[in-house]
Amino acid sequence: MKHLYDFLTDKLKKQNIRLSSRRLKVLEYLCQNSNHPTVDQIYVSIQQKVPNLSRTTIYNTLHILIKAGLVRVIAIEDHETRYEIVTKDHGHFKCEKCGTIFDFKLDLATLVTEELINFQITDKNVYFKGICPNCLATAEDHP
Amino acid sequence: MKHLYDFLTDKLKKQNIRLSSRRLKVLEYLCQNSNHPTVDQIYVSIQQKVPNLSRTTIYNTLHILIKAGLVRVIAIEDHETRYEIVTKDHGHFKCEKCGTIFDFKLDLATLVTEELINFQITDKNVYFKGICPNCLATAEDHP
DNA sequence: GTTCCTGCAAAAGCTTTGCAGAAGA
DNA sequence: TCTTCTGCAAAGCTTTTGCAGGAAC
Repeated sequence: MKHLYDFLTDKLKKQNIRLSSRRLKVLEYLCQNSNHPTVDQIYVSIQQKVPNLSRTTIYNTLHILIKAGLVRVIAIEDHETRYEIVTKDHGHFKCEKCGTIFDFKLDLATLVTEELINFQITDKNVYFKGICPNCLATAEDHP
Repeated sequence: MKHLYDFLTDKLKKQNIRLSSRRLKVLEYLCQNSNHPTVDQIYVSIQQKVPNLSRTTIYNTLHILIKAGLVRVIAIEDHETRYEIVTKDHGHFKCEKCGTIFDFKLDLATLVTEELINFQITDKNVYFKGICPNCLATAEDHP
């Protein structure tokens, strides 16, 4: 985790983005928690250590990190914006029972179609929904 | 278009969902406009013919149609919920310049991964973003 | 007569905006 | 010092909720 965090702060420095304490906290949270958090989850966690933290700061920071190419939005569900550190190709699976979002490997380069040959594609997202193994097992126990 | 509309109203009848005038208008709009509309676009269009229409009714109707399996949500962008009639496998491409959403053919059945072998997958979404050919051409004219 | 729709108004969430004071370079 | 961040309060949007009147069956 240490490596990723350092790599990211370097990236910010190169873009002349100030490494303020709040921004580093947000970055740290995202590096340590691969749970695709909402703004509120980030806020609640950091707010425990930084008493008079504002949600506005979380929003600001996320927007800056997105613009800098370090963070991406997961819009798997309407009205539930989530965020994650930009990493290599993967898809997202959301369990509709427990709400957990799982990553799964996926080679997005193979996802091509002749129809889009004249389009400039900058971003690819794959979202699946269903029931995860844990919830499936629970459903069997209590049918 | 006539065939799709009839097929859908039949589906509602079979589920004992009343075919009220507002619901039929929403269904008609979605069948005739494959532009992946927002709630507001649907509202504004129908409201021209039905003066004291309420946004609440559009929301209610869409929720009913989603539950009945006739309509699906497109959550390609956070805070911009869009809707479409459920049709065969396809992906969505959103142009970040003009905002248009394009459909493209895609065989979702081939989108599988060993990692999810124990998951029950009920829904697959593929969202691309970038610039559409029209906007690319315009950018060349005015660089 | 009973059930279900519809529209209105209000409330609830989430996100953005404007600004003054604080912190960082 | 000068620039940029931060937190607060308020505003803006979208969506949901509660309810009374009305339409459909």
